[in-house]
Amino acid sequence: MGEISWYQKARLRTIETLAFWRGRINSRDLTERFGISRVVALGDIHRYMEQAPGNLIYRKSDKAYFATSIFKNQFTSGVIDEWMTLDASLCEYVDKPQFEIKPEFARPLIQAIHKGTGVIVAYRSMEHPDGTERSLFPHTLVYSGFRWHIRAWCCVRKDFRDFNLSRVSGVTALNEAPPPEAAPDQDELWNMVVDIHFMANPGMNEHERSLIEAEFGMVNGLLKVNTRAALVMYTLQAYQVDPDQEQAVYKQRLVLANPDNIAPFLW
Amino acid sequence: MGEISWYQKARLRTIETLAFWRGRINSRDLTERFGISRVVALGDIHRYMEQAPGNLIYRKSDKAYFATSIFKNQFTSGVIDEWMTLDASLCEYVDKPQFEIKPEFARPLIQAIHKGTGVIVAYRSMEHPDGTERSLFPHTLVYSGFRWHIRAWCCVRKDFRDFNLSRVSGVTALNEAPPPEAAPDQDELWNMVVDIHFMANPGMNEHERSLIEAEFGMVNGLLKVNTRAALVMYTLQAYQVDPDQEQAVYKQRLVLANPDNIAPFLW
DNA sequence: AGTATATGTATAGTTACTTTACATGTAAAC
DNA sequence: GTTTACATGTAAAGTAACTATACATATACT
Repeated sequence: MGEISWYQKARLRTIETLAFWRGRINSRDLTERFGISRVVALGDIHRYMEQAPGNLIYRKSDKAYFATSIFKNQFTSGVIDEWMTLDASLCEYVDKPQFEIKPEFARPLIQAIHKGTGVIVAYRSMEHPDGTERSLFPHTLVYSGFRWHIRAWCCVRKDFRDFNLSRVSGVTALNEAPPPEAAPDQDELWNMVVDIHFMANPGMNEHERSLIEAEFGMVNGLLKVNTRAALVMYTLQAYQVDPDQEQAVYKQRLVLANPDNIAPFLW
Repeated sequence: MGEISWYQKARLRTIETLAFWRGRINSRDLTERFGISRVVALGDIHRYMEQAPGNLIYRKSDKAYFATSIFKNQFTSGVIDEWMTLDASLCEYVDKPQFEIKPEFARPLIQAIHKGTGVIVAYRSMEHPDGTERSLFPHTLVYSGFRWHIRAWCCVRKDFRDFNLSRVSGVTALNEAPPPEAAPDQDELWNMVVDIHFMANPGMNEHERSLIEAEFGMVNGLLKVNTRAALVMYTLQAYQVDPDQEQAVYKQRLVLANPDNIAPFLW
């Protein structure tokens, strides 16, 4: 007794998520999802009602449990993504680009990050489209929302840089410890946190601006986002903001409110 | 016996994912992650080796099991996302905009989609920043990679449209069945699938183009993406392609290869 | 040589789950 | 109105899964 096991908790979370977002929950929801028997599924629902009293009520006419108006999340955070992972049938995700990440390249990189050792990487860049070899000391994998990257010390350039994972065409493990200047805590742009301030594009009228401000949850007309200095460019991309502010108003609802603070971290 | 339960399968998937991407797996990985005892964790590893023979090998010197060179995925698809959900510590996600989706609005919408009934929505738009009331028959939730949307029949405009979930400021359930023209299968732009063809921006030189083609896994210089006609605009955004092709070459690596086929679905 | 940390294995005891059965209540179909 | 379908509610017997504990073994590090 006492402790609830991991998988029982997972089921309680599912109950809560379904009840919270869809409003109703059934023993059938659980038997189909988890392959458990009806007895256990019902027991889970009862256990949930015990642990989160007041959240659910049974309506005989609907043969299902319903979320009450005083529902309070107990096992989940109430973010809509939680629901989407459960019920993909009513939801459509727009396709994102799928860069082919080959495990034979990613695996030694991940291992090198784990062990803190170096790698030799065959890498194609815009300057060297045919590829060059570089020895790197990677410390983190980065997903920019678009591409996968590796943040690493580059032994040729003597600097920390981003490498595009889908442009890697070969990896060899070095099993060598990094020189002191390549230690992750020496990566200044990585460890520096920058405050990006967005505001509604002033090219819009007052009403339109207030709409955008409400939509992004701005306070006093500002949306503040913290991000690593090394990732500023990607954060702007994720917010669909062109730092050069060349875009037409209808294409870019947000603009930078503190461009001077951000400028040093653009390239 | 016979069937493996859901949570045991989840553990086997975890073993495979860790072994595949990180290269090594330990009983400790499992006890910490799932709160199971060491005996069971080891049993899981042994069961995995039984079910996926040849994938793992124990190295006494490292006190861990390692992926072999002939590793073949058996329980997972081998997509890097699977690994990221398991080991967030080595990985950094660039922040995405978090639109506040209030459950008190989303819940009745989701319920209406489930039941196939209508809703009255208070909605702010660029044309009406102060908000108007509209009755809708929603059929799907859409995540564009940026915003959450509702695809719905609009009773005022007599048409299927997209509504931005974060611009909804009130929802009332109608409990009414939709008129025949509002049935989801009548949503032509939704049910029509469009073939978007991307190619490397011809403003680049041959070497640069071949780099981009390799990166996106293009075949004969083309990347083909299927998407619902109603979502074409969002797909272009996800691929960071400006349909007007006004962007500088260094900002836009991809361009549309079949703009004439796509043009009817832009707005 | 001692310590820490893994695996390997076995056993007894507990918890969780399945299967089966029967009862009840509601809604929708006939 | 009766039947059918489908849900909950509950109980009991049996099985599977997991825990706790113990002791043995092997390797690496200090």
